[in-house]
Amino acid sequence: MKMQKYTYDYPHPAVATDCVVFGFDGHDLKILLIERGIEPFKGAWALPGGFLRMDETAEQCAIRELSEETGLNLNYLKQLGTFSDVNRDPRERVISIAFYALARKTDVQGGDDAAQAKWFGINDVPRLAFDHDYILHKALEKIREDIHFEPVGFGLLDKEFTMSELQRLYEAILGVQFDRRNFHKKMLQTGILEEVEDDSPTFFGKNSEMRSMSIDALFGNSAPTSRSSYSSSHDDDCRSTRRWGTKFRFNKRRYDEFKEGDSFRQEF
Amino acid sequence: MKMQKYTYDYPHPAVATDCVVFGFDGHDLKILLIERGIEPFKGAWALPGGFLRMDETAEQCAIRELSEETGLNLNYLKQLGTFSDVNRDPRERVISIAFYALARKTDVQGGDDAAQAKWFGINDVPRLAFDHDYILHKALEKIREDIHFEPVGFGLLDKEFTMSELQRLYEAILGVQFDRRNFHKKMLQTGILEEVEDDSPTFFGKNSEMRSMSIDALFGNSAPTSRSSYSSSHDDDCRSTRRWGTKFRFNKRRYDEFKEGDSFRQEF
DNA sequence: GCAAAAGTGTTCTTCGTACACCCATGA
DNA sequence: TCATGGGTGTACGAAGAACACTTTTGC
Repeated sequence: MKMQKYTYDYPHPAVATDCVVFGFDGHDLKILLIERGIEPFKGAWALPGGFLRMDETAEQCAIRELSEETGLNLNYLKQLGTFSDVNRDPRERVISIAFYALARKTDVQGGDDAAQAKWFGINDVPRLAFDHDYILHKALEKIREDIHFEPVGFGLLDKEFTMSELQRLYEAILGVQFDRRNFHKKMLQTGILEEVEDDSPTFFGKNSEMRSMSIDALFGNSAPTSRSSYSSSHDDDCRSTRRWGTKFRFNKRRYDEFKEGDSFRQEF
Repeated sequence: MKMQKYTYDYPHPAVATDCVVFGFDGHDLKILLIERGIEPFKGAWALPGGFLRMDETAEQCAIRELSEETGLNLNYLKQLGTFSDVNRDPRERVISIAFYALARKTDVQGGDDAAQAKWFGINDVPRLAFDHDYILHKALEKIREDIHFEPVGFGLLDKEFTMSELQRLYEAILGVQFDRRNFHKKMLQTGILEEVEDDSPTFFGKNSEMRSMSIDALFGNSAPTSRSSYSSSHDDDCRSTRRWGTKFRFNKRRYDEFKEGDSFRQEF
């Protein structure tokens, strides 16, 4: 079967996809890399990706390769650009359609069994194979732009999250610090967040399955950060009376209203 | 030579580029289309574009095809996305890397000799071949976003332009109306415009070669607009004493300072 | 002279930003 | 009890939006 050849009247480049998978461990923005097992760049780290099949779109290809190489099943992919330098692959002419994707901790939990896949803090990324350094650079640029106008952040957090988690995420992505009160105010007045009412004592287990699991240590290779003492408390204590740790969730309906509405460019 | 064949172990899709060329006639946003001379979609209008050669990047390919098919030599191209639906081309699997480009009237003047190339008002675009309707739709979406943060508009006007021309361009692209005074003020306070001093009587011909040529009728197929009585005065009158029709130009240095500066997302 | 476009400033409102205190929790 | 993080409101300044009249030109 492998002996079959494919012949064309004109030369065709090979077409591949690559995917920059972002994650967030509560402190740092992470990306997922795989270690190459074959030449070229054997042993080097690279973005997950692979060659396009004839019966799938680029996005389907990226999703499939991601699943095969890292065990991650994601569906929020965003195209980021196509890279077509003539010599970007030493084997043959390969153009690569690049995406970025957002992984929740719960996604990671599901299938981080790919032995050669590893999370790296965004500041601890090694030299990558091919032009993947450049692709990563572009992905960072793009997510930093997108986050102002699209609900990028919510793809990286659990369905319910605290305002502080959201703020830390924004700070990690943008590399800046925000004033807590102003951040809180601005996020609320966009209207795309809704508060999760936690004080309703109706059913004892109402929101229990939605409560975020402990924040740290789900990303296996969390780079040593300055503050490693972040709350590793179990969640099964003190549920009923606290209005501490208010949780929010993304209100997709409201967001869609914004997007369709007159106000093009609603900013987050 | 044509008999030579190219053979691969795995199937390769064909790779093409397509280009959405925007123009502006003073009233309406235009795009440049070509009439297909061969099947498939023979006789239909389509975006200029063609197949990628093995020794050129996607951008180089788009520039080359544009020149070959329309006579236009442009260099501001912006990648807009790659379209990879499995059946987007009935001949074989073709993925297309799409760009948009900005044409000045002076660019058009240079080489609009391609018989089958024609400008269409953005509201008078016919049904296009392949998935080019969709690509055009995406290009419009993108330029409408980009114009707020990048000097898109200045690629569509002559080097020197009046504030009203700039405003009409923004209104044509965004499909909204602005208050003249607020638009003027906002544009100036971004700092990316510099006023062209027209009142200096030092050299009689100082700016004469830079004066924009008459505004209308350079785009051959200007759709009939509501107000067809737009100033078609020749420019060679009343030069010396008027402070009417103040011209501005884009200040690239200032713009670059913005981009590098702290203020990510400077808005226009 | 009349219609249409260009030029210009002020007011009000909205949004962004800077800033300080109290409470709850866990060590 | 102490250190840390979470929650909240106000005051000032900048930017955006609304708004009218005068001058010039072409007809």
